[in-house]
Amino acid sequence: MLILSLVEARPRHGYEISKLIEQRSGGTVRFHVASLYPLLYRLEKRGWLQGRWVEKTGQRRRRYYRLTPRGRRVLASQRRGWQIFVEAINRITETENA
Amino acid sequence: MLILSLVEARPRHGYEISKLIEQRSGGTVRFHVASLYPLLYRLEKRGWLQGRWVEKTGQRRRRYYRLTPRGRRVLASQRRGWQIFVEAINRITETENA
DNA sequence: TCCAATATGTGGCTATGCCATATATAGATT
DNA sequence: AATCTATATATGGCATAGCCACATATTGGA
Repeated sequence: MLILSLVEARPRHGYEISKLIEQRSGGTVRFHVASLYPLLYRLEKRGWLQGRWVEKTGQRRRRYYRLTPRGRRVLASQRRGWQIFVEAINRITETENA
Repeated sequence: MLILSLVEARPRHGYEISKLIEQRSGGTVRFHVASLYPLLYRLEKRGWLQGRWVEKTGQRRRRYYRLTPRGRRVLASQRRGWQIFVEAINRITETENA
């Protein structure tokens, strides 16, 4: 859901995604490279992301991932699922004044 | 955090905990026995829970777990961590109107 | 007699994140 | 010239931990 959300508005490359996750979470959530890249491959294999190599002079090659229509539907579903999950966890873990 | 929360107010046994998680989450969150019991042992080993066998006639023996002072502190910390985590995830996954 | 609910328990599989390490380029520092 | 940092992608192997399937035992209802 994190990755799909970040490439929702525009294509991004792996390194950019990992930096965004770290920045926006205030360092709370970190995605290590050894998790990130294999995950990107899985998402692409599932047809949720579409990757494209972009080469520019004076820059290392980057692989930009964009959200596929299928990925967009999955993301919407994941957002709903996340909401339901958080509410469920909160109901379970609420302090009981017993 | 789920388990520690559920034994916060009073001691409960494993089966009761698993049923409570399923009920309170509306079936969203399920803890299978093969996850639950090993987890209870881990929590007891860490000193967060204290288990006690209770035998009553006309009932199968049950192991009731209560929260230790150490477990209480851990639970408070986990609740804070969960809040911070959810906020971080929400910040990352917010829809961008770009 | 059979079935469902209650209650605890485990071997093995699988998914997945992380450690450590690797490769490669560019710019800044020493 | 050499070193360090940031950028950027990549992978082998390890550890954690949940789940499938199965097992054991008791009580009560159909």
